Amino acid sequence: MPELPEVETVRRGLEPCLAGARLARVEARRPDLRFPLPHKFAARLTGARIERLDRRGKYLVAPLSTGETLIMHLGMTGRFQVEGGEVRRRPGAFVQAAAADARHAHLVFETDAGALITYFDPRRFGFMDLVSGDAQVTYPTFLAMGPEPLGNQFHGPHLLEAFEGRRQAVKTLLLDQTIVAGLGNIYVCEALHRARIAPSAPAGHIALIRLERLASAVRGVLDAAIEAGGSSLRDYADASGAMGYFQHEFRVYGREGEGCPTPGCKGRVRREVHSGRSTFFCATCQR
DNA sequence: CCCACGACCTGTGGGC
DNA sequence: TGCCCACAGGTCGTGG
Repeated sequence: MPELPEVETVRRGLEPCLAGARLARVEARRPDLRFPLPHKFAARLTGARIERLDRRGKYLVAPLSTGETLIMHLGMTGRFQVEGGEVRRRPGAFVQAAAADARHAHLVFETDAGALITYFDPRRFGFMDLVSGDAQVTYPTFLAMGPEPLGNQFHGPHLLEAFEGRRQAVKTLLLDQTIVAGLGNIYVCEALHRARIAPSAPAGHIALIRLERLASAVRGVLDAAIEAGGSSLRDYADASGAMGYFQHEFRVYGREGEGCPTPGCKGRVRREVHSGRSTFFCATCQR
């Protein structure tokens, strides 16, 4: 799924055609994604103006002129395709993603400017919600969520406090959205490698100086990934169909057996499966 | 509290 | 070429 950099890339791709636009037509082509769509979903959206397109962790958040807020999560395979309207594409940056399968075109949004935004999600792990008021300060999921990793509330001391007394593997806790928002399997592996911390290290035993390094590594890898337009794995593409290219800059993810990229390190990238999820790391330089 | 695992759902890639 | 299995970015719930 899209982790934070991919969701941010999608947000930036959708913002020009959604923010400030009025939804002239909304079509739900099935009653549910991961969960049932909100009651009268299409009717409540039709005619509303989208005031902004924000992001919180891996969620897209769209406050509406009706006083409600549209909340969207892309799950593992959710993506938007934009056609028509005032879609801007950077010259040379456009690579057509694999043709989207119409069977998985679950939602269609049409703006008053004529942009057609289609939500595809083959696995349907994505979901949408529509709630009253300012979700950023009322939606329970957001209230429980940890700080934005690119914001100024995320730093070594935050991790020290969040990890205090906890013996779970640091990798597990970094995936916990209530500790820090937006990280997923890929960027956790990449950040731990950059910080030279073993994924299995008991979180509560890591010294502050190493947690400072970890926080910096998280910011560094997310910044670089956003700069690259996110990562394109399998069928993921940004809102205009352009492919991100950060996957070519992964240092460990998907690189089992390759030499460790840390300068001077003679180790090899290993892959281990814990709780059904792959962890990629170098046992030589990550301690 | 911790942890492993299964469930949700579909597609794809690799091995044979 | 065809088949089958392992595996995939996330989250949630259960049971030990």
